[in-house]
Amino acid sequence: MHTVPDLRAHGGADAFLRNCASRAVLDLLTNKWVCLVVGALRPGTMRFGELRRRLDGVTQKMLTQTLRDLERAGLVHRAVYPSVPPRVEYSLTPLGQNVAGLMDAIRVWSEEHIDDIRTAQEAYDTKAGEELQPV
Amino acid sequence: MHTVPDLRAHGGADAFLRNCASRAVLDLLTNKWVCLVVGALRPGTMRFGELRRRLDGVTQKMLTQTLRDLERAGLVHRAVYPSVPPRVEYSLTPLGQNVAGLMDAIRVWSEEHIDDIRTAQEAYDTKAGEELQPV
DNA sequence: CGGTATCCAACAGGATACTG
DNA sequence: CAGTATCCTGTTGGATACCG
Repeated sequence: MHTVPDLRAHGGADAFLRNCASRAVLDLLTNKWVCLVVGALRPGTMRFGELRRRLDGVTQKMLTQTLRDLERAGLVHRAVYPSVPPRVEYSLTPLGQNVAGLMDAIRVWSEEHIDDIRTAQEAYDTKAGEELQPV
Repeated sequence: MHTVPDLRAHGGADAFLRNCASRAVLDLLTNKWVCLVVGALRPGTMRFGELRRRLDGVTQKMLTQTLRDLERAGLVHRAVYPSVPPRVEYSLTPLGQNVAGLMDAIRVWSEEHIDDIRTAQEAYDTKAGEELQPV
């Protein structure tokens, strides 16, 4: 009763705390494939095969798993049309659209700052090697 | 010559492509601990021990590794004061501050949408169980 | 086409012990 | 205090095969 654990602006949620539910949400969002799937769906509905081709390097398993996680979290809607061959379309829910701006921003930031990062990494690696042989 | 691979606003970088360097940057940023470390450092400099206490549940190993990755990428500055006992202070570089708003936004979004996510997940799990026993 | 199931290698990441 | 080193386990994630 003596230590109310640091209530915040929103209902007491704090992702810095290990057992706070928001930590799990953060864990869901901070994922490469989640970011790319949401980014890909932002312009509109896509089929499974379209997504697989768009997300270069994704395996069927990872794409399925990512889409299930997002569907379960209510960020993505899955529509099945029982035609032959089967047709499955994925789209963002309102909640998914709500976070899509953020996901897109991260991807765009990554694309825009490649050179900054690479330059810094090369400098770091060079310096690490040099201080072993000062002369 | 017929298919220039979709140049974008910035210099042709496209995180949807497997071998694009921006994919690696995206991989660095989409990480729970990265998000929390950058968020923790946003208000100002912190010592290693302070960070460890702030990021509830982080192990020494993961925190060290995360800080090294961020330092190497040029997002975090590491200052060592050779006193006894040693004092090491971490702070955001300008580049780190540049991305910190984004990282913070993700964490805050996670904290603000816990209920939406949990409600959706419970509905999903309930529905999955029901369709095995319709009657 | 859009999955599911299975196997397996690799790596992430936790616990512990030790060091300048 | 701020690490590094080592060990070990669990999960990630790739490859492959099969199904409705």
